[in-house]
Amino acid sequence: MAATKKKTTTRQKANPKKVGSNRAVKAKAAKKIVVKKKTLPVKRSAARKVVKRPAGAAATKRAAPRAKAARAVSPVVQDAYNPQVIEKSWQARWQEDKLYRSVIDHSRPKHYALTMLPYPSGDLHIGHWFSMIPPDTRARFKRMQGYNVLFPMGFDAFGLNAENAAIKDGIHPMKRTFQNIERMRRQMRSMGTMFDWEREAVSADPEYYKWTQWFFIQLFKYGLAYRKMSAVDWCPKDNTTLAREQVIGENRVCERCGTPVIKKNLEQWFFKTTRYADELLRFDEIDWPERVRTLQTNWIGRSEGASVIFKTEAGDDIEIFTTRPDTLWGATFMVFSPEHLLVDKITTPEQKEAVEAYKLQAARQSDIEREAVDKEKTGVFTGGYAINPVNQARIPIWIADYVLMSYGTGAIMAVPAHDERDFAFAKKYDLPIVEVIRPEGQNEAGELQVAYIGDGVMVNSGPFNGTKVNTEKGRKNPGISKVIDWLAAQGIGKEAVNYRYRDWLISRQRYWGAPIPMVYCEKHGWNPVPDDQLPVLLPEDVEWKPTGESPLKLHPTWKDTICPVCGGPATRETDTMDTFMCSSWYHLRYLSPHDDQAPFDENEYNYWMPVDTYTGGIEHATMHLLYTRFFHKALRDMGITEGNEPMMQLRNQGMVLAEDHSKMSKSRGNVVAPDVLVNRYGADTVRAYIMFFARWEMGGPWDSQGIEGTARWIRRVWTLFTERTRPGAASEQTKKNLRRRVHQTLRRVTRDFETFEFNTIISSLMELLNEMYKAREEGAAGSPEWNEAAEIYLKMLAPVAPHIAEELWTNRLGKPYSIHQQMWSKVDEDAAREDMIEIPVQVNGKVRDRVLVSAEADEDEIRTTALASEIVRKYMEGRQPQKVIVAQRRLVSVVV
RNA sequence: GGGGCGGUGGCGGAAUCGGCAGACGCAGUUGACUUAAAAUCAACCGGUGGAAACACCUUGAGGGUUCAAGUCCCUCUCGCCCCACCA
Repeated sequence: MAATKKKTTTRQKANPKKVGSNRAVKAKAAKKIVVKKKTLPVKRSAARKVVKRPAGAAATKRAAPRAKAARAVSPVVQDAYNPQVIEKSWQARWQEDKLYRSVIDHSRPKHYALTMLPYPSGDLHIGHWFSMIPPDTRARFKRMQGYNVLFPMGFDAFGLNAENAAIKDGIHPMKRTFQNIERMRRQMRSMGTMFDWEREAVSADPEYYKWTQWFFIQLFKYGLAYRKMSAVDWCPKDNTTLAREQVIGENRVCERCGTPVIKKNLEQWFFKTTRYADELLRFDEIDWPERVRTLQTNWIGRSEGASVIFKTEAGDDIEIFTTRPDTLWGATFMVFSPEHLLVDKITTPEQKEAVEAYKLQAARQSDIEREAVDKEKTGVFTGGYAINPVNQARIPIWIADYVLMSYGTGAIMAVPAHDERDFAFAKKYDLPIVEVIRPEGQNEAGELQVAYIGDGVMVNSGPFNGTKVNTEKGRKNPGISKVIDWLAAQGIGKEAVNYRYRDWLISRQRYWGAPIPMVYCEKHGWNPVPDDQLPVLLPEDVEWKPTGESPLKLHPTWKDTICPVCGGPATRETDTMDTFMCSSWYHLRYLSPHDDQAPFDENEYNYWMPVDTYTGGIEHATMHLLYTRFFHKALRDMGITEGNEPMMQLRNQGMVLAEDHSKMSKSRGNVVAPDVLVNRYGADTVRAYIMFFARWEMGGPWDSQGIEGTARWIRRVWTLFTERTRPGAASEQTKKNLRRRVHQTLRRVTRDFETFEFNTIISSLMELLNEMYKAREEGAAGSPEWNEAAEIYLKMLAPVAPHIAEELWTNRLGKPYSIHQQMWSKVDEDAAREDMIEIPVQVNGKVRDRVLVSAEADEDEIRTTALASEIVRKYMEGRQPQKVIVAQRRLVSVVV
């Protein structure tokens, strides 16, 4: 009884081909594990015996233990569940066998499952697991359904964090980033995902960013990349732009010298995303969450109206956009944004001092401060006047910070009678208010107390007096429509659509990004770096000085180059690209990450694209998810990609919160470290708990105690499949019930995988396990029904807990390796059908009894049975039923 | 100010087509096993009343539709998220 018995948990590698690599050697070492047997309780000991590997499993065989490995593992009860051993060994085996390699296979339907790639911050946290594991289980499920699945992973490796850290401690961002990536890769491998690492792409790798640069050049050649002036934060003492992070405190001072930061117009590179604004508003081809569609729609912020040209007294055009051209006759003044280009020209000498002071003050405020709703409006008169083109009225021009340079044209016509903001401004500065829309039926208006926004009839509006207008925008409003036609006929305005959406600012005055591959020559202006000179490599010999300047600018020689047109001296662009540029096309790089002839291989594209399922956080709704759609559409128009959308289905996971419902963050010290959990429980348990503890699409607070339940379940799975029980003589009913539960569960689990409802997959599997324990108690073990149940159970478990499922399938049940190459079982609907159903019976809306009827019973039969119930009759108190409703064989409702 | 999501036991959550509310788990209580603990196993576990049978109440609040509402409609309320002087 107490005899020590040795065994290995897995096989020895039969094929020595790959033994040369470090990984293979390490994996082999991990495989040689001896498990000792200790005294066992009498009852169970008889049952425990290792199931021998069938002769047919050629790739594996039992191996003699080695002394070293025997010492490495403390003696444990034989066959106790030991995830640390089986997980490492199966991971090594799968890797050696290239089990998760995805190659084009036209005989199978493809499924491209993509999950947002992480930034290599250092350590994998529980949020990464939450975003990666459920999609991994689903990708595995799809694969078992017969799809050829591509499920790649990579790193969004450029970015500010590594550079800021470098300024602090001098460690080169490249070194830090690639070290972090190596660590995260190791951590990711412990998760047991089916990532195809041969397709890994790292955006900071020159073989990757060569193509990011190439795409920039294509966009430039196609006219979608351009330079323009843009207001950025600027430190006047250090003469440098500052990143948002470098501007600190409410006073907005430079983090280094404490000087107040101002806005300054600088030339920057932009992408013309706005050209696609209308198309980006269409979602009819894609299955994306309503929430994301709404966020994108609001972000793009389309509004219809008119563009009208006012004139300064000196004759300069002032273009404005308005959604209310019907109120043009009520424009009594104009307001410019303080940054408007005409401000200096129109300002009179008497007003110059006040205007300059106001501009300085406005420049120091953040957008957020400037846009605060309840802030009282301020402004300054410029001394200049404009001519209203509809009635030639001479109206004063003010500047005020409530007019934003970044929206519309940076200048508005102010109609105080019909706009709340203009009204407040006019009241404060005693400017005239002229009513031009009057509620219908009202003859004489007194002094307006508030701006009037509703329906009405145009008054004081020259040729349009008496025209009815409502509150509809654009052409849908007949009044506005007429005015627009008239403006166009007069040549002073036209119909116009304006967007909140702005062109994408690409330039970053930073080192750790893909250099913008452009060259400036005095004679020939801006030209792209020729293709054969790509990539424009980041120089490694740079210094980390806390100057706020990009090391690329400070590098003595890097920026010196020759003009691609004339061969004369020229200068490189020293700005790098926004990292969202890198992530706009990473799904394409996965197709052929090492291709040095093209950004992606055409055959791979034709087979795998578009992405079938995209998963990630909703925080990217108006950034990455919009950029990547723009990018795809632009490439489509250039003939590089096909189809209108890159990602057909999108699903967003929620956020994992700390146990006290607060956000997890390093500074709070409440981050859950998955490595510790994996060491303690094994990856399979952590995977299952990740799926179980909250609704995936909602997220929720972490509960460190809750994982015990999932751990218990996994151990019970292990016990059920490793304990040998005498075949019993279960009744036909027991066996039939077992089959029914198995197929009902299979139906449910299949559906839940399809619909991303991962938590109920686990609860269904827990329930079925409980049923199987009961059935075994009743003697079902060893029957064909039992064997079918075991097989289907492990297959359903396989996507969730791939290691234990493989161990039990291959090594314990002796079924053909690998469970991950098995086909998903089909639901036997006949088996899943109930033969007797219990139907609750309500009397006057309250459930009073439950009656048992045959599943084939028709309505009459159910009704008769229900009314025959003693209890039901008692509650009817002798009255005749007014109405008896038999609802879908699910319930009987008696009304008396 | 606008838009969105949500509120179900002590906790996470289930109820997928308007049809038995509280599946599955955590925590808790009791018992078995143990020198003991852990692990495991068995039972209980929304509230009120009751010895019990059982009755009544219960899905943020109020109202409505319906034989029947967590689910549909209206009003309100609380929490979270996004946008926000958008001309």
